[in-house]
Amino acid sequence: MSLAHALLTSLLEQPSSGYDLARRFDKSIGHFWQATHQQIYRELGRMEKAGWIHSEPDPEAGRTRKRTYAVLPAGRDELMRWAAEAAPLTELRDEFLVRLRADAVVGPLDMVPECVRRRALHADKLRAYRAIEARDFAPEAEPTRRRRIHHLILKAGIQYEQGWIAWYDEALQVLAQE
Amino acid sequence: MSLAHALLTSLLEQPSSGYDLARRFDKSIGHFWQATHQQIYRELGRMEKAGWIHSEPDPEAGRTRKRTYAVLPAGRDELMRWAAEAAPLTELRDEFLVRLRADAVVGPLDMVPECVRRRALHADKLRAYRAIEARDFAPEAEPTRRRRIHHLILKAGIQYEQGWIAWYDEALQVLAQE
DNA sequence: TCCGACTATGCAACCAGTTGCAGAACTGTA
DNA sequence: TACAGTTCTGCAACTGGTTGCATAGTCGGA
Repeated sequence: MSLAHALLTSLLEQPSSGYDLARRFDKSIGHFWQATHQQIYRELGRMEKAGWIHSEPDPEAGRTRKRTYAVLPAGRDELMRWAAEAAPLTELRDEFLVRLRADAVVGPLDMVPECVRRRALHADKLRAYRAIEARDFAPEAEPTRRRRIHHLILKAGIQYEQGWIAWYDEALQVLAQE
Repeated sequence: MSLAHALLTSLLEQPSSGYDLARRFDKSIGHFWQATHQQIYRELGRMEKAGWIHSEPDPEAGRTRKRTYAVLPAGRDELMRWAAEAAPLTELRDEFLVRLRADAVVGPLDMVPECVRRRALHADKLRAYRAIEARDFAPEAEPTRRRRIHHLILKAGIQYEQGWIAWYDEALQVLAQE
């Protein structure tokens, strides 16, 4: 049940509507825990039933159905309880590696263009992360605890993308030997 | 539908029973695409219905229900078709990072022991991969195309684990600043 | 000969995530 | 004022993965 807890975290950082949450999510926690808006709405409903959050019509919403969600004490407690739990190790799970292994048996199918494409996508992500880093974690800014942790999390993403870029470079070398 | 194709690959490498497949899977493709035996049996059933594979009672099975599965030409064609397709990028999806971000809001909850534990698990995996590398990809062995690709895939795992180990080392440093 | 461990297969229920679609209000513009 | 595009919410159906359990045969040892 990571999504519920990811949403709790995000709502604690700032109470917001489902839609805003979905968009903000994409730009923060979404970098390492993706969710569609459907999932988010469904989960918000469950969380409200569980008494973790509370919603009311957005005061600035006019006649729209927009609602603002905020975390209740029970939700905060639940988040603390959950965060302290041990999490299962995230294992490598990569469809492209399955395809590459298939290529080793039934190929060669020329995986080079796909490697090039994927390397570029990882490079895009890395660039985006670097931009966030430059903007939000400039060395002269005061490093509060929260900032240090957010930076650390961002570095996980940077490390992940860099690893793949390096690997695709090697893959291209290996696949070129033909 | 990666699992079906992962199984086709594995069955092409060697026809086998569901049970053997499940065990072999754990030691090869399972390193980057996990599946339980339930999933494997269900998928084998579907694949047989689709005409991709064919099964018959294992000749050495005696009175057990053991069946051996082998790939049919249609299955091989399907695998080739699929392997050449573009795959969506595998995004970072890590529950621990969600917990860490929760800790930044409601903490500190002392994530150090969990970091230590996770670092050790990654180190275990890395050691296992290194052992496979030393055993199967010794530099003096003749590097066929298939071997080169299998080695490349293994290196993806090595790179992945190394990346996390380095990151957890940094995380421990950051979390110690308190 | 009984028992526990292991091999081998499978059903049923459940949960999380995905896809496709749609309704309703608001905003800008032709 | 009519329309297109965007914001915001949500239902329904489906797929893939997980969990718990059931069954049935084999093998070795107390």
